[in-house]
Amino acid sequence: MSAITERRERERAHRHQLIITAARELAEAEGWEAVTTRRLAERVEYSQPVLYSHFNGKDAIVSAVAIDGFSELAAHLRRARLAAPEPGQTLRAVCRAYLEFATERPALYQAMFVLPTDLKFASAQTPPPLRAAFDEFVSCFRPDNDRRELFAEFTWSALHGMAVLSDSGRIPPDGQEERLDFLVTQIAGTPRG
Amino acid sequence: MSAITERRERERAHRHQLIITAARELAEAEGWEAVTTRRLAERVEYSQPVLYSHFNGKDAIVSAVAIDGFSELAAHLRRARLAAPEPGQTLRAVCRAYLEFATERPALYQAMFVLPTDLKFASAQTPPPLRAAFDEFVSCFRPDNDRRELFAEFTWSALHGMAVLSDSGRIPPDGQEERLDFLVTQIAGTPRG
DNA sequence: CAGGATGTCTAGCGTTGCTAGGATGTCGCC
DNA sequence: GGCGACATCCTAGCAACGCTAGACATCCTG
Repeated sequence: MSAITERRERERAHRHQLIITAARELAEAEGWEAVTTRRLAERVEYSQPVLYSHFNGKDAIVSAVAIDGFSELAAHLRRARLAAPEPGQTLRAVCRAYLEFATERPALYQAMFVLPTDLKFASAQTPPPLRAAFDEFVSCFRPDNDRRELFAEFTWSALHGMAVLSDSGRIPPDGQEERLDFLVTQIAGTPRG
Repeated sequence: MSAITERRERERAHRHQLIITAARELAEAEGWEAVTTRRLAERVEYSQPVLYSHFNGKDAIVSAVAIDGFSELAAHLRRARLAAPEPGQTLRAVCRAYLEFATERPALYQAMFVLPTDLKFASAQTPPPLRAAFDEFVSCFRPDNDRRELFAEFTWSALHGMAVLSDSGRIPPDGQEERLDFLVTQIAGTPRG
């Protein structure tokens, strides 16, 4: 492979990421309904069809944003977990970090969990970043707990429900801290929790 | 008011409901992305503009379906609660009924909780059926529990998270019963739960 | 029976996601 | 260096979307 085609592939990869970040910024600024292929193309200063030379369609772009989001979420949770003052506080710290993430980046969170997406979950093709984020929850529980996965699934589900119902105003958003406290004390009171 | 205009209003109300049920059936059969104003108009055997003489727009139709759904959900939960064999089993029965509802009517559930909607929640204009459904959860806890609302909000959040993550395949759907059991035993172990 | 209000439809606007086909530019080969 | 082959990109357009203006028909009222 010549150096020229190498440069081209570099540029192409760069543009690939440019599209993803542009979509994300646009969504975070004006919501996903404002992210149209035309506006996105204009933003990256190319015509519409180049988007389709990088992605199979709009859904694929959203999925790419979501995968980036999973990486960030995993890192965010990991940071919170390691920064927890004492072992008994890790679960609370990670849960709080999760809700923080959801409320501070609502559009990104939507791409990851609400919008229709091409991603395959709970299968062999599960994106590693998603698995990494999930494992942060698993790590909150003691290794000798043979139901760690169940604990993590449940915790995640509860947090997701709280995040999305609160974001859409279906439960009062200001009660979030109280509900978080409830969740953590419930689970902490469990053997090997 | 003349008898004629009365008949007209009756017919109009009938058609109003016809639109709602048609939208719901179409969504349940082929998903909400298949519910377009054109197909809906064709289905009720009127032209498109009549839809707009009944509703402010497509979102308003979805909202109307959602409100019907809340009524059904409230009735469904109520039935389960009253049919519970003993007081200690009511929470489990209601939670199971909730998950049943979500998995058996996924499109209806989406209209109620996922799709963009005109509805105002947690405010004075909260639709009574939604409040009724929520109250079914509250009724699962003892009246002397001064944190019943919190308990109910949390339970609902957890169930919603489980329902939606399972439906989208983000957590394994076959672990649902186990997670339900986990939720119920966690909360039941609480004082005045 | 005429006049006006009511109800409904045809037709079309602007926007959406997506794609075909031509124009432009770049590369490797003789 | 010139030329065919190839890759890249854009203009233009398609079908379908939500929604609406304005014409047509229909029916009640005076």
